[in-house]
Amino acid sequence: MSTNDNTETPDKPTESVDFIRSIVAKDVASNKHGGHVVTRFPPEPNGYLHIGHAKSICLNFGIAAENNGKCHLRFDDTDPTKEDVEYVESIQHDVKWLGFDWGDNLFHASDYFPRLYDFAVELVKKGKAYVCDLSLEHMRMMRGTVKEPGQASPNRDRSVAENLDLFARMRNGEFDEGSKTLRAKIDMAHPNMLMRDPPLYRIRKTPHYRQGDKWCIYPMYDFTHCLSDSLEDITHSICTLEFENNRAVYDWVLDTLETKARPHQYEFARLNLSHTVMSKRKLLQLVREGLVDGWDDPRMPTIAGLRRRGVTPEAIRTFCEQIGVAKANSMVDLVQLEFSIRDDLNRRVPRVMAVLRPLKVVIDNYPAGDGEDLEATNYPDDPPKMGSRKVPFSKILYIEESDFMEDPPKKFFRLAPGQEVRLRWAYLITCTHIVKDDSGKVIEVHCSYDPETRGGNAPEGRKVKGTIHWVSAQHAVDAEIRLYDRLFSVAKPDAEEDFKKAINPDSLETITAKVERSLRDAKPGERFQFERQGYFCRDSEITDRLVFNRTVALRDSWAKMVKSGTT
RNA sequence: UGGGGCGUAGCCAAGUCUGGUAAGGCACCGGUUUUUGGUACCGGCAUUCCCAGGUUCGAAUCCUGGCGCCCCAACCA
Repeated sequence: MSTNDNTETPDKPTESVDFIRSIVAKDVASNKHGGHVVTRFPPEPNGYLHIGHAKSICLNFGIAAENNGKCHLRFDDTDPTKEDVEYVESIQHDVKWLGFDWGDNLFHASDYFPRLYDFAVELVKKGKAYVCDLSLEHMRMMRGTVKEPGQASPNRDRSVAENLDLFARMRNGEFDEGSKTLRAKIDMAHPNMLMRDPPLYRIRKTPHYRQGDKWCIYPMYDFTHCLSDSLEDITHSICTLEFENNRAVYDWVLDTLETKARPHQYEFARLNLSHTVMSKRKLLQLVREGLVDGWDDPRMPTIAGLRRRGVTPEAIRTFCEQIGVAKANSMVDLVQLEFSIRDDLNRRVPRVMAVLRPLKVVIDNYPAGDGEDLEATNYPDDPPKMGSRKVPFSKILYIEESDFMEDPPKKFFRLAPGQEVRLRWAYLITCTHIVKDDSGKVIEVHCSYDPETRGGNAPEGRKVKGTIHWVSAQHAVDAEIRLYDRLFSVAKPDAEEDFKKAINPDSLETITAKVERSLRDAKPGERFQFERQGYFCRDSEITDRLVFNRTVALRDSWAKMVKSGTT
């Protein structure tokens, strides 16, 4: 038997990585692309980023960082009818806020328009692209169906010279919108519909938010994306599953143009989260129809919404790591996100006391007057970490309505007639009697306190099972509290006939609470744990009064017991 | 017999190429600690991998045949 310490390599299980990281690792090991790794996050600036994008951002920037590579931020801005600077600004802000840095690598597909045009001319010269006169409807008719081959365009065999001339004139604005397109010449009978001579350029007499009216023809996704990747020396072009069919076009363009850099596309399953919607169209609808308060409504799955709600970038990043990257369509339960949020906030925010639904408590044997200041620890699990504060105590207090029951079940450890409870950081009190109003509602709870228990310390041998939070009535300040809950009451709003009918009517409840004095100085965006309630964040937009947003509630095993009837 | 993908626990997800006897996380259920019914910690939770055959000493992994779900017929990305 050896007495040596653990110098042998422990038999720890190897960290499993996702299939994309495996491919990247293999490529680095085999020195493909010279051992370099360059990825990119390519949003179209036509909407706000949401947590689904965060998954892609974490993947792309993460892989680059892990391999000493780079990740470009590239705006895929080739449709002037939908894009806007408002979106490019919000996207940059959100990516930065999430904690990622693209350095000098900020690009716009629209900056490649001249080079893309040259590539298109080259394709024409190779006899691999042609100008087509078919209308949108006509082209659709001739494309065939998934089971039947398509028909060739009457213009498919135009001469190179004529195509060159026509394409140049398209660029010069000589033709009407929709009257002509430049199409790849691939195979009208190809089983992959996307390979049936896909349009590469269309005429759009719309100014571009960045290029102004320099162009009246715009390249399409299938032509732009692969070439942009190649131009930027991207090594691994990572996108979502719905682009799997596009990979054939991606490869065709790069191979027939014989570009120097040869990136490859890999697809993973996009994030679906329960109890919310993620499509830009539906999100936009919620905003436009006033069903939510804007893109940054704390109920929205947008990065802006999560931020305003009080979620940290770290929580979003660990969430994205936890859910993994694979190819199976799946739906992640919202509780998984909530876990990541709590797990992060638990370790980093100070605890304070706030009474959401106040019930008056009178300590009959406590002297009237200004009371006294008591010491409260900001972070009980590691007191030195966040220090402590003074909280004022006096004869009249507020406690949570739910912390008192006149006729409690056996396992109710809070306040009840004759029952003793600890006031957090203060004293042990015992309920002596109660006062009701005409309707029979309890409006005042009278208690006696034990002066020997200052600070909440129970004397030797005395067991107090319950500890509740409180605020001093004369010192507490009013605050508006917004209690947010899931936006939809069903797990899959997308599966509903009308997703808007599935909106949770209780997704927002606004109340006025009594919060401890120290919260007067909370800064916009500052986060706290309201003890025994949840994590809250002072609203960053409304600052003329105290408004707190509930980020997420604490786990509540008492509520669980009540619900399951085990009390 | 259009093509391209996917199917492992209530939810994510390793493992599949290179058969050796089902990682991890969330949720859930017990227990310990606790001045938050929070946190932390400990333990439990798939005799079985969509189904049916086959190969093999041995199959989630290989073979054959089914079934189910997703994507593709925008001059969107």
